[in-house]
Amino acid sequence: MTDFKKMVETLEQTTEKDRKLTPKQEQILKAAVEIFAEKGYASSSTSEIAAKANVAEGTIFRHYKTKKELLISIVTPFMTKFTLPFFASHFAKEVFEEPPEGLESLLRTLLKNRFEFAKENAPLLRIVIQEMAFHPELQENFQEVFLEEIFPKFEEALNHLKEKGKLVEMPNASIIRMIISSVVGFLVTRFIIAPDLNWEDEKEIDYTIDFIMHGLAQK
Amino acid sequence: MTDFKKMVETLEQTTEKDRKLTPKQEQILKAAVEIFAEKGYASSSTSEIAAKANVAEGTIFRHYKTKKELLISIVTPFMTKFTLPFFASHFAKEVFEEPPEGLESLLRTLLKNRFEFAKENAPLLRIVIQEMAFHPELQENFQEVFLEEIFPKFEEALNHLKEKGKLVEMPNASIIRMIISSVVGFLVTRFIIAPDLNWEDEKEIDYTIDFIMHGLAQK
DNA sequence: AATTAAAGTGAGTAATCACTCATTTAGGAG
DNA sequence: CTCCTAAATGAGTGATTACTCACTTTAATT
Repeated sequence: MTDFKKMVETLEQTTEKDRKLTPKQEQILKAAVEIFAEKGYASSSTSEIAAKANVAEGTIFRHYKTKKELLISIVTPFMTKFTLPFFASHFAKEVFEEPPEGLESLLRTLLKNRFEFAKENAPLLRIVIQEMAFHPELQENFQEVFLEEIFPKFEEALNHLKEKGKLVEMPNASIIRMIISSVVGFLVTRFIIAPDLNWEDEKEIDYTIDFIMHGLAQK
Repeated sequence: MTDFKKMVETLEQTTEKDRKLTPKQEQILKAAVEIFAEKGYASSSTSEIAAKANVAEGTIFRHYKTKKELLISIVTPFMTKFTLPFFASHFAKEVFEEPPEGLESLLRTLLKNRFEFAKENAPLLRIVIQEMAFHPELQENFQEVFLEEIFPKFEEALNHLKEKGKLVEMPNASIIRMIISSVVGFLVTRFIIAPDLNWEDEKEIDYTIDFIMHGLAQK
């Protein structure tokens, strides 16, 4: 039971310069997200999207020149929003101001944060993961966001923690890989592989953070 | 630079009861693996596969009734082979016979093992990960293998380690999720997301194992 | 009410798709 | 060589595809 209305609103807000979307355009986005998530981009037909959106097929191509442009205008705002916490200037504040257990509070904030976001946008998460491999445009967008924002911010925090002797001796890239593997592994298992299990989310989040913290603690 | 010849041999060995493949059939499998991995199943055409295999399109359908049957006959032997270590009766031997650091040696064996296998079969790994989401047949096969073999074997080993007081108090399912997230996160990063980086494989394997071990150690 | 531009329509199109089948080729047994 | 069967072929087929375009509807402004 996903709240597609919320997701579409999310997309709207991010369309550059708050350009208004017509009602039909909203219907198209909603339908496209559902169908792309379920069958994958390549196996989704514009005719099916139009039918589900209660719209003529031509209407889709009024607003999006190609099917791929429709995909991109769905995925890239989501990717940007998903990485938004890293853009926030106060991102690594906890680490610097609260040295004793800075990494833990950082991780907790981040994970709870992104967990809620993934929960509200599970189909979009699915689309990103499924389609990333096939669309160079998406890969470029991801690389940009990751290499220029996420990685440097992460590294800054890690270096600070290392100076304090709080962290294992391990290359930053490896540490970041461990953290992201654990977090993404959780989100993917939770929302894509086994969303129907009876998850105790609070506990699983705690376990995940404990695992990461002990895995990275100075010995 | 992937050794497709080796991969095709792997597939051959696993086709039930070592039924012989004709040379053309080998060419078809090789071409299909390459193209499926690159463009994804849905965007791959049988005509393109036939062309790359230097074979008439009809020849494909002599051997495989449908395009999907071709996919399945490529993927399922790989999945079976990938999980083979868990079938081996001596799998968890280290844990029981060598209690002090049983988990570590188990992990090391397993990871090095699967690392080499993934290295030799990177395109197949790619296909599995990419297509799993869209094909219920593959999901069923995976569930079967995972729930009936991997998970129980894992659990048996974990319970034993818990009795010895070597492990955190955490549900087995969560522990297994952490381990698999870390291992798969590594393999996917190494062979799919960033295969062209200058990887120091031995070191990364050690880091990964250290991370898991400390993350799961009794506090 | 008249005007106008944007939004919406749906029949039409060329390309491509997975798959079929009548026919030909290849290769081993006698 | 003669059979014979399995392997291989490739032109053909109907269905589906993303996308176009001449046209109609809508809605805001004068």
